[in-house]
Amino acid sequence: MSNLVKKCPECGSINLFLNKDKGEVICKDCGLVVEEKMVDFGQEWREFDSDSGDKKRRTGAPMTYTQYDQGLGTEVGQKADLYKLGTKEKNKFFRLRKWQYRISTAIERNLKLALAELKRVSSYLKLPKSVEEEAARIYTLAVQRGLVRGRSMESVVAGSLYAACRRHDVPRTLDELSEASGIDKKEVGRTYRFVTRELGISILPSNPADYIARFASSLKLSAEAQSKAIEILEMAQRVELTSGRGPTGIAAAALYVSALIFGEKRTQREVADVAGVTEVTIRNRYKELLEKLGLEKDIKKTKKKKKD
DNA sequence: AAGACGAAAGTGGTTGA
DNA sequence: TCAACAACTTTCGTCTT
Repeated sequence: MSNLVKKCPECGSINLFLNKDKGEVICKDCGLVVEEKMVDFGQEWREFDSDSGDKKRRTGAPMTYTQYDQGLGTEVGQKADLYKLGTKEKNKFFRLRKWQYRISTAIERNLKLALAELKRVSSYLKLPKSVEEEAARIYTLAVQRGLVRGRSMESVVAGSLYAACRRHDVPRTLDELSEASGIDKKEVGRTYRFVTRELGISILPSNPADYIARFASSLKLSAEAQSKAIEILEMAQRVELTSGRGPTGIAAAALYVSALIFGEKRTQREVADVAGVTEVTIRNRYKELLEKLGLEKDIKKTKKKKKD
């Protein structure tokens, strides 16, 4: 992995921080998201590592849901494999072996197609492997329960991916999922809700803070402004400004305010675009933030400073 | 002229009878 | 199943820089 170390294009620092779950590489000095939505951390790192050969290549879990037969194929039931696995994995293997016999060929074909589509969308969004795996798991469950019937395969794939993103705190907006999958936004939302409900997947509302890093980076805001935005967010949460509102709108407003405070002015339009909300929403949130948190003085301060 | 602000009407989703 | 409701959007006119 050491070959991954790069310099920050913004400040030249090599003090980079890798957040595997979110698939982001962040510069610790200036806060720039050097590389976001990184692709795989598992088997696909050959580009970085070609000379060190085969032994490092296979580092993934012994089983993967992203292959339609869980990567087992004819190997199911070979006892040699089972020795290496814990009880949990063993149980999985036994269950899988059952499927192997029970599953109809129709479902297999469906899965094969769907997982190809899932990989396509996932790589388009540059989602980390862990999310892709989770999505594949969800989709597999959905197929088993017959939840795909009456819905397009693609929309269920999109819904599964969206759910997986939420569970891994690596939020992508419905818009992004919709664009990547070519499925209507409403449809993605609908199947997402349907699938999560039917499978009993707990859905905690996504945290606005999870969006900050990505938005701030697109807006090229400084690290200070970014952490100030998170601060504002925490304050807002304490006074109950956040419940019931769309997380992206809140994140956007927090960024807008902190940009003003640090004299790194961005227009409402710019912020609205990267956050995927309208200016009006930003204005409303922004107004609330100023009222309840008394941030006017901070903004005025920086205005005066500019005059000097 | 561009951006910020606010009002009014419309949309889609949630909720509770 | 339907109506009320809140959040968000769209549109448009006015004010500020």
